[in-house]
Amino acid sequence: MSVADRPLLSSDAALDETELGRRERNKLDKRRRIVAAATALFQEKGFEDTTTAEIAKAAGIGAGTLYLYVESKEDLLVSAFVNVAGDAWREAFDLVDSSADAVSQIMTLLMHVTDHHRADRRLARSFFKELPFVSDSGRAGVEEFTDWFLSGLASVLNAASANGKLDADVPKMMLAHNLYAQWQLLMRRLVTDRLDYDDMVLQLQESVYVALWALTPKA
Amino acid sequence: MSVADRPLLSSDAALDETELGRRERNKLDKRRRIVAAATALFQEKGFEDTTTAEIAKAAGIGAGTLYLYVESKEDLLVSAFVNVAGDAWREAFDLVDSSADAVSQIMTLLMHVTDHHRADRRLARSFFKELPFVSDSGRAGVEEFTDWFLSGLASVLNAASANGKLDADVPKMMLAHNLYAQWQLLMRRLVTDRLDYDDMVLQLQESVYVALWALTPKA
Amino acid sequence: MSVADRPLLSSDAALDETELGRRERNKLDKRRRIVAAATALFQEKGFEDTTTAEIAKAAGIGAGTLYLYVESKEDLLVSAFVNVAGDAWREAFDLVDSSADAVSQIMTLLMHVTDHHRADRRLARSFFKELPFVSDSGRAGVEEFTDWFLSGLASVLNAASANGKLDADVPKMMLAHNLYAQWQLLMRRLVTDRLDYDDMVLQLQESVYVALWALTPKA
Amino acid sequence: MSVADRPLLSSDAALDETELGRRERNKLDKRRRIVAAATALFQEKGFEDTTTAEIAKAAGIGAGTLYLYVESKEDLLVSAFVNVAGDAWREAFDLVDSSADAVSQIMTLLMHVTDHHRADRRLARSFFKELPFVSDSGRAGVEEFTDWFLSGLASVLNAASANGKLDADVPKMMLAHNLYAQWQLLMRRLVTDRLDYDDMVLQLQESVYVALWALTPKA
DNA sequence: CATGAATGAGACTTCATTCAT
DNA sequence: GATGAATGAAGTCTCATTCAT
Repeated sequence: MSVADRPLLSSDAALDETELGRRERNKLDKRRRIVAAATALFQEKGFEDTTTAEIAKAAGIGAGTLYLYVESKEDLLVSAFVNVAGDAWREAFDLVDSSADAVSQIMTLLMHVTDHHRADRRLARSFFKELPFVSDSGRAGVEEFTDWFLSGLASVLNAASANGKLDADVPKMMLAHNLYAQWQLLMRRLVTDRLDYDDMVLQLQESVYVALWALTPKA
Repeated sequence: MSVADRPLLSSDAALDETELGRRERNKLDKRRRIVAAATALFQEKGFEDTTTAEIAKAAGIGAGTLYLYVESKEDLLVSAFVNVAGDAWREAFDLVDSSADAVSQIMTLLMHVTDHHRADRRLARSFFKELPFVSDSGRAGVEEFTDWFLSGLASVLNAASANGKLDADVPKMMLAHNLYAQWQLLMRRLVTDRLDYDDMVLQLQESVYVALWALTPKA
Repeated sequence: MSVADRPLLSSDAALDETELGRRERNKLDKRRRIVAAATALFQEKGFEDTTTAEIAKAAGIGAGTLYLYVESKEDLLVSAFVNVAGDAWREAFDLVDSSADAVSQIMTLLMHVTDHHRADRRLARSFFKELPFVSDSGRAGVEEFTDWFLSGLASVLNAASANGKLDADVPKMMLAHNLYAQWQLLMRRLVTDRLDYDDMVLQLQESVYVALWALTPKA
Repeated sequence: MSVADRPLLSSDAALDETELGRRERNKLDKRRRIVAAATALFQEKGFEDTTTAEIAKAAGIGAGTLYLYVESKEDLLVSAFVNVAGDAWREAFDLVDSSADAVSQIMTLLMHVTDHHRADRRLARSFFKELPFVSDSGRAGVEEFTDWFLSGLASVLNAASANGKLDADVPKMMLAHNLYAQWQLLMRRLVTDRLDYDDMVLQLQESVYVALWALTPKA
């Protein structure tokens, strides 16, 4: 099973719906509708400027009904993130060319996600600002998602290692963590306009290079 | 000039006071009193739970007067940060033993700052949550400070390189950036209780090791 | 028939169950279960902080089912009151020593109920705050109960009168009403922490004394 | 100094305004305007159905400005009460004919206040429902007021006693408390429609009579 | 320089009750 | 009889910042 084929998140996707009764399906459909409505509104107006009342109306339900399906507004941001960023990362993992060198593979990955977020600056900003500090209800979702794509990143690194593109001994999960941290710091600068896109690319390039070159077997 | 002796920040310290008239000194003193009051209150009650009115009262001035010395409440957080984190980093730079291996040197640095922040969880949380997203008035201060300690970090790395503890060719500034990103990600987990202190230490240890071991010349 | 043996309330107790079919008994049992669950929760968390959903769950029924047995949440408070306060008053009536002087008899009564309520401050507070203003569905229950214990109080006064402990001509029902009013005002102060228990006792003592001494035949 | 001439409450009335500077007068005027606006709205729409925003608008100030002069919405109810009920009680004290018998004097007093409240059923209901349970900010005001009119009531009783209309030995303050409690209980029934006005009068009459007749020296 | 009164937007979530199934 | 999903109203107070004095 390739990296991108692994199920993303048990709670929001890949449910075996044939096993569910009609009630459960309806319930799930409704949650999906709500999250979809929320995501659209967050993209349009930003997280803070979107009210839960608007989301409910857009989802065609009452204001209170929303809270039968959602714990809090933050919860909706987490779900939006899991969907949006999930798509981006899954696509990114599919793009990886395992015959390329490690730096290229990682750059392909990170730049794809970067571009995805760049198309949704507003939402991306909310993600980077709010998600690290969500309260308990949403935290699990964020962590599950983070673990998922960090594992994916580690898988890419493992594959690269197997292909002789990367040192065999380096702990791949921790290396993935480091690369993610580096990328995240630059992303935060990007979405807060402290860095323009081109500089971001250059810096990310160098940052990844610095992290990997000494770990890359020389021909 | 050693790393720690370099001037910290032009705006809040190391002003050439002989050049200043009495008026400017008074103005500066008052700002310092305000920042001191704000810092104390932020530590006590957190950034969000402290009102500018309280700060003004604690500083012995009127609510409006505050804004003659300060651009915004965020501004005060930035100044508090520059003071508090500045102390931590300066001390940390002094602790570095240039005869140790690179990993140890970096760990000494980062752990000292970590411990400093750990003593002020509340304030540290505000730093990590708010500072990356401060609006224009405070942004410059944060960036200046970040540049300062990143330069310090790079200096440590350069010295290590000069001592044969670190590969000579690696771009030190970017390596410093990477290490900082790695540390920051773990710090954010620490101050949001997603990581306990002991695990943080272990993970930071491995994270730094992964970043540096391949760059460390073998005996 | 002594005061305490008189039936309490037709609606919640003393039903001639031999006349009831199984269905009615079941219905009544279920209502009792619901009221018991509600009472326990009200004691634990207070009336306002208890939701009807919690009560339903605690009673082992669905949220909607509750309303087949109960008119409203207030209704449950009334029933809880009738049970809890009913016990207190019945016990109190049993404690009365008809050979004592009138003031002592009344004090015995009122203090017993006071102590009962004191053990359940939270619930008592809800009683005194909400019950005088319940809407129609619960009102009848409250009034029936009030009439019941006022009659009991009047009976005690009548007995005292018969024993020469109290003036024969005073309208006993109205005197009961007055004593109740006096006690209630002090109780409201007690449960809102405007009066501590010891002061309450002293004031009630004097209040009752003032109401009765001129009506007490001198030896 | 007669009962009715004593200053009502230091905080809301009878301030020696010649001693106040313009700023203080303005501040006080504004509070008065706010309380007046609130009182009018409470009378019109009831306490609960009046929003603080409406009050602010009616007073010609911003929503937040309200809270520079008032601690809470409850606070406004307390002030409205002190004004409205204060007027009623002061007038009532003036109506007392000290040559009448004690029962008549008390009835004159209580009926005057009763009638006053009856003209403002809605507001009176809020008074009786909310005031006994106001939180700390308003509590002091209510207690100060209660003490004031209880003292007035006691003064009336003392005067009656001096005029030979009432037993000399009975503790007047406690008797006042008892009479107030009796009246209050009936008032609560009146404003909750459990008692119509005529019955209220009759019951109050008997209630007062029961409380006083044995204390009234026989000719 | 200093003041402090004035502003006003802002929005989440809860929960008793109903009624279609 | 039993269920539980759906409803939707409701509304206080805070506080950073400004600006007339």
